[in-house]
Amino acid sequence: MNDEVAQSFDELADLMQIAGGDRFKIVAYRRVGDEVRALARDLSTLDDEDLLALRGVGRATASKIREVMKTGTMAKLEEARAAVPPGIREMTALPGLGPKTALLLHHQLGVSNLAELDKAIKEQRLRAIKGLGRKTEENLAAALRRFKGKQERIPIDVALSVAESLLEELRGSDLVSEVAYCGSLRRGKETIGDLDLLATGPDPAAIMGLFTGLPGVAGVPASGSTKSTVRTREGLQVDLRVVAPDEFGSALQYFSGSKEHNVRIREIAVKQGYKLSEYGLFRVSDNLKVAGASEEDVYGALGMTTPPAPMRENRGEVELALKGELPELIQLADILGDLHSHTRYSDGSTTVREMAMTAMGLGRRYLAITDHLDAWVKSHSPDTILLQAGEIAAVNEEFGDKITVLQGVEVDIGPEGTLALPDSILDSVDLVIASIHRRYGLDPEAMTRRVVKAMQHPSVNIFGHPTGRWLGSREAAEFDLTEVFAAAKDNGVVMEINSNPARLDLKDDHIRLAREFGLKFSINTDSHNPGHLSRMRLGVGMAQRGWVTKPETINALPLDGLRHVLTKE
DNA sequence: GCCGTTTTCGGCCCGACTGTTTTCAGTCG
Repeated sequence: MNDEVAQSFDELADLMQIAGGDRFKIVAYRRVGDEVRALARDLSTLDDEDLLALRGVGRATASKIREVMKTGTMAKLEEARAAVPPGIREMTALPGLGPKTALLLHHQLGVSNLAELDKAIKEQRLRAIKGLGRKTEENLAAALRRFKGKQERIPIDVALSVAESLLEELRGSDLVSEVAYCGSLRRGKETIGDLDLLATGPDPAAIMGLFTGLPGVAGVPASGSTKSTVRTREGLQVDLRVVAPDEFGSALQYFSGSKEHNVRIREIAVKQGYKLSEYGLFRVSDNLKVAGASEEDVYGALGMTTPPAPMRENRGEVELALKGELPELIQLADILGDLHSHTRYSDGSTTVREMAMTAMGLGRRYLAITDHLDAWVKSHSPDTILLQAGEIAAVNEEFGDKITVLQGVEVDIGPEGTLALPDSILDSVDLVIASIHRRYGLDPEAMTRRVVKAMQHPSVNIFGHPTGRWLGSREAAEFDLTEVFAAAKDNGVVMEINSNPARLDLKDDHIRLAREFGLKFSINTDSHNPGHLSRMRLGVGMAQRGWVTKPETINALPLDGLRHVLTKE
């Protein structure tokens, strides 16, 4: 429902922009779309008062939201649709082609969708239009070719590795004194569109030359004296900006926050008599620069504490920063153990001992082995659990002073909400993760009943990868999150934040809703081989996006404290 | 269309790059 409403407002804004509507109304509608999309609760659970409390939602918008929920559309949107030929909007999805040009093409050439645009380009009809030219035609042709290929966002782990190797190459040069990645990657989003890099050094032009000439660069769509865009061989777009050293902080601020966060911060600056840009914070009265070298200086001069990058989405962090009440987010260094991993006993690749040694090397003080010991992965004899217990005991004997291996299971939640292992086994292990692995497609009510029932089982400690989403291939399962979170609270069940880059589940908005219910979290890697154990930082990043603190994280507890939580007393 | 420690009316963020122009509009982030 929320998505449907958000999309209606997005479309309304797009269509009004094409038709040349009031630009402030357009901005207002876009904000509503963003706000609704970020909402963790379903709109249908909100009364009028809740609705009006949403930022950017007034009387007129509230009634439009109700209209969409009731009828699936709104009169204003239908009006806009009638005014703009279908297909024009899809044209503006093409990078480099905005509403003005789309409309121009429509009026001049009768082009009203991407297919017709393609034809017009091939016939070289664009270059004849006043205001366009040969180059524009070529650029749009290239954009169209790329558009037909892939336009997917890159998973965060892939983007991180590309970014880190680029940073390494740039750092290796004398030309570069400082370089960092920012943008959605720094904010820890699960997928990244473009990579944003920021550098400083004595000779900006030379840095640009270095950057556009890096071996992994396949093309250079734009290159100026302080800003360049390249396309890597993998098809990833990378932007690099170069600023002076005393601008690095304001530039980092500028390129790290989401657009919404930055607009908010700049509005606050204006109200206080300042102007904020990537070059610094300036007092309007005399153009005096008051901050710029560090992010803390910039936020500090505005009377704010500095929100950690993953919080900078304009989801309420600005208000907290103004009051100096930002939460202290969980950090990777706070994590003492990992509570979800697999070995050869099920679908993992290696032994308990090897997993323990790698975890130890990463500084973990405990590791739970949570194999699927039910029949759906492999068939097991009843004493498999004892065999594994023996192996774990031996590893603990060997490494016990450095790391403690716990024995757990990841048990499948059947369609009816029953667990796929007998109570005798569930009782005998240190911890139980209950997860759904099949039959995601039940209707929401059945799904909710299924999950609630599983959480009522007294042995269940953690709800594993709760929504079951698989980025790029499977949507989150539909169930009533508020009901499930309430049941988790009643039954002492902890929510997993799964670090697998294809899952990152729970996700940020759901985490924030879970926190409202007072739930605790376990940030786990769900490792199937030793290499997976270092994914923890991805899960921590998602936790930070959900504003999770250390006291809310059970695997930041020392072993004693953790054991106490696992006994559910 | 929303919103208020300068406002209930009059504002609403900022700058780089490109292409096509002779000073700027369009697009993007």
